[in-house]
Amino acid sequence: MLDLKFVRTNMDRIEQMFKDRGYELDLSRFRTLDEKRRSVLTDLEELRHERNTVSDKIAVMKKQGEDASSLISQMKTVSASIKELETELPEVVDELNNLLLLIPNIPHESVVVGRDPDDNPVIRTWGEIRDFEYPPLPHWELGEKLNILDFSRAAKIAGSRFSLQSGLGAALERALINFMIDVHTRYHGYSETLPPFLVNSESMTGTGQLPKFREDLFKVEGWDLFLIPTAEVPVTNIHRDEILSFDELPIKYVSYTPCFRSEAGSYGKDTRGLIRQHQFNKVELVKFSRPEDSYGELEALTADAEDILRRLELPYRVVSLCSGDLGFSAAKTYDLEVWLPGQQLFREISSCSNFTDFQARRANIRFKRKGGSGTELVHTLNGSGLAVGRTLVAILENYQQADGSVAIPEVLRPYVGDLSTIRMGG
RNA sequence: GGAGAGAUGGCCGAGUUGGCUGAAGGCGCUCGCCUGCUAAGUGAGUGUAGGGUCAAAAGCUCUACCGAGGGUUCGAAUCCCUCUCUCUCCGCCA
Repeated sequence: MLDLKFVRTNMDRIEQMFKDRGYELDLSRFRTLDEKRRSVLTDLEELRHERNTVSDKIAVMKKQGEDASSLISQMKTVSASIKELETELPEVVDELNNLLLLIPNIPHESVVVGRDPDDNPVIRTWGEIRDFEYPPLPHWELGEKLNILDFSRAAKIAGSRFSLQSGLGAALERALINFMIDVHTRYHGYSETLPPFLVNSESMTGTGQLPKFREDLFKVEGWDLFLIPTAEVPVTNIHRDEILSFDELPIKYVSYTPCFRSEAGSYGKDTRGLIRQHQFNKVELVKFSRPEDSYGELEALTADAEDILRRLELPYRVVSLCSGDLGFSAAKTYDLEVWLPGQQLFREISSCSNFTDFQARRANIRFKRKGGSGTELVHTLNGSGLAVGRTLVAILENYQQADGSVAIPEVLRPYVGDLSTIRMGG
């Protein structure tokens, strides 16, 4: 959510931003509501002021035994008017707020204006793309041959877009989770946290999933609870409605959670394999930063995510999302895309974003400067470090060998009993 | 699921025969004084948000906020209703 005053005084900039993002929203109602709000508020406050002063007078008169009945009857009409305005004001405020919640974040000046992913500039590329002396297999074929992925049984149990991993397929997933958390806690200074996997609608609103993206979420029937689509939601909401101290910033969390997404509107996309699932595992990095440091923290956070790929020796590139591809709440996003030889393409494996004060305003996460008066909004950031399922995909496809086996990356071996290879029949 | 207790400022904790209580007192914190250092002492200050005034900031001023929402009343932290959360005991359970 943007600041009301900012929107009021920067309508042109907002309109331009809509164009850059390819976003449609009619702001004509905004002005009307904004003015209405202030006029109602002013009237209301004047009436309340009158009520307060006269009520005090009544109290004094009664104490002195004087007759206050004329004042009291006079105040009855004032009270009635107050009540009227008190029902009107929230209606105006709610509508204004709902409008405000539909305005996306302002992209950072470094974000390239563009339409779609094709316009995303590549920032850097790392690692050697391996030459195969045979056509490399996609991970779903490797996984089924090795008996570690079973998509047909997953469909029986839950339906499409679910997976069943067994043996080393399950163990490697677990190894990756532990490996990632270990690297981020030991070498990058993050604190581990294990949050609820279901959250209420207030939390979903705080990070921006609601009200606009309800159809992407799984909701628990009969409860005000949603399955989290990312750890970003519960972890960012850890500090909802809190005032943090200047000294403790930045706060850095790493959190493993499963993620649940309805993938509405993605019918026919990535139907095979582990790429697009209703449920997947992710290790997430979340930061609460001082405003002046947040873009530096974004670079650091991206580097922290990249470090996992480097340690796993998986080739990847970093792209900066253009205005048209940028998420609703983000001011700037780097995507990490890992090379998948089985499909001959770079595939998103992490998305690292600076939300500036956009989420913090919604979620009411503030801090206090040392000598300063008043509070300021923190900046929030997050990024996958990494999507675990997709990392497994990348390992299977990049580490596959001519005989159908898959080598296990050096750094993961301690996590799987020092095994070096996944072979047929275990 | 049954029975009971509670929710006040950064924290603890008064205030419930409705009326200068935005809220006593204590702790903490900030600035100053004092003190070889520390501790102690001492003076002042210390919530958030939204209006108005102002070019803006400061300042001044108004309004709201004592878990949330509603009601009674000229007037509610105080009375009534609903909800949420926390705690204790019993039951159940990984």
